[in-house]
Amino acid sequence: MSLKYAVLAALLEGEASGYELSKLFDISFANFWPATPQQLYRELERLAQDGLVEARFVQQERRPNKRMFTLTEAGRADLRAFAAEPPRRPTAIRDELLIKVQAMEDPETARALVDERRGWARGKLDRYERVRGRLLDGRTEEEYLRDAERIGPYLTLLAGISFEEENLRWCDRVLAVLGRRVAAG
Amino acid sequence: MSLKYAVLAALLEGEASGYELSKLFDISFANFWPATPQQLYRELERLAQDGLVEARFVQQERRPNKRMFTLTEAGRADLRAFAAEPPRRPTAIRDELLIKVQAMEDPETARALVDERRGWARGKLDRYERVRGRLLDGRTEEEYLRDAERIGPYLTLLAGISFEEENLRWCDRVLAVLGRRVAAG
DNA sequence: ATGCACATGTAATACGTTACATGATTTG
DNA sequence: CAAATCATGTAACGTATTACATGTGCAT
Repeated sequence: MSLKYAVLAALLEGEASGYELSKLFDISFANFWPATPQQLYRELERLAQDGLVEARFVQQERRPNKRMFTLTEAGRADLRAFAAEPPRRPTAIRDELLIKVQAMEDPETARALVDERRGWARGKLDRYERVRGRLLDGRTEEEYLRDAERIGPYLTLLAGISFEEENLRWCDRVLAVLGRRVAAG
Repeated sequence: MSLKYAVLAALLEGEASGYELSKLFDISFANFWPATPQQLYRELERLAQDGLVEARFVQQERRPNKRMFTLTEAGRADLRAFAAEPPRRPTAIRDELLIKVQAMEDPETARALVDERRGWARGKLDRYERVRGRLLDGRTEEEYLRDAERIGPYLTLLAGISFEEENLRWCDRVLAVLGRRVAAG
C-alpha cells in the first residue's frame, strides 16, 4: 500500500522511466522503502490505470523503447493527503545479522560477522556523505535548509546517515564486548 | 527463509507455544525480525515436519488446547550453521513516516507527524530500558557480560536501544529545522 | 451480561524474489 | 572481438499480510 506513495513521492522529482526509478530506489529510497524493479513496474502500471500518473511512450533507436511517467494533478493530491495522515504501521526492520547475533554461541564467529557489517556500514556512510555534498552543492546546511524548495529529500538522507552512524557505534561496542569474551574464554 | 531461524533462535530460550512465541516476537524480536502470529504458526508447522522442532500436544481444561514446541538437536545444529554464515541480504527498513517526510510540502503538517514519532520512540526506549533492567537483575553490565551464558539477547537489545536513541536524535533535529522554517515562512 | 484479552487457526489477497529475455554500450 | 554492464522489461513462483472464524476466561 505504501509503495504506491513511495513511487508518487519519487515522481515529485520529475518525469522518470521505470529504470530510472529503480536506480533512485537503489541509491536513496532504499533507506526507508526498498523496492525491486519488478515491484516498480507493476506499481506504475496500476498508477497509470488509476490516473495518478501519466505514461508517455518513447520510441528509441539504439536502445529498448521505454515509457516515461509523470505525476498527474490527481496523483499529487492523493500524495498530499497521504503525507498529512499519521503512519498506519510502525517502522519495520529486517536484519539477518541480528538473528545470528541473538543465536550466537561462539564469540569468535560472531566477531567476524559484526566486523564485516562494520566495514559495510562505513561504505554506506561514505556514499551518503557524497550524496549530501552533491545536494548542498557548495552551500552550508543552513543556507540549503533556508533556501531549498523541497527539503524532504535532505531530511530523509539525514535519517539514513544517522542510522548508519548508530550502526557503526553498535558494531564497535559489540566488537569490544566480544573481544573481552574471546580473551577471557 | 530467515523467519525459520528467527523462530529457532527464539526457541533457544526454552519450550514455548505459538502464542508465547508471538508475544516474544512482539516485545523483543520485533526490533530485527517482525512476524505475525499466522507466520509463526505456519513456520512451526514446517519446522515440526522437518524435524527441527518437536511438538507436544497439551490438553487444557478451561482454555483452548495448545501445542508446546522444543528445539531438537537437528534444529540446534541447523541454527548453529546459519549463525556462522554471513548474511545474504542487507538490512531492510520500511518506514512510512519517511515517505511522508520525503514528500513533505507543509512544514507544519510534517512537524506534527515527527513530533508524534518522537513520543512513540521515547516510549519504546523506556520499555527497552525496563527489559534491560530485568535482564541485568541487579548486576552491572560488565558483570552480566562476563558471567551470562548467552549474551546474544543482550546485544540485540542494545541494538534496539541505540536504534531508538538515534531515532530520537533525528526527530529533534528535524523538529528544530522545521521550527525555523515555520517561523521564516 | 457485555466487552476485552487469550489462544488458535484458515482463506483470500497482496507483495516480493528469482529467473529469464533482449538488445546496446562499454571495457579489457 | 568477447565479456561485462547498462537499460528495459515479463513470467513464474514463493512468502507475507489481511480479514475472517471460533471458542474461553476475566473484569466491570
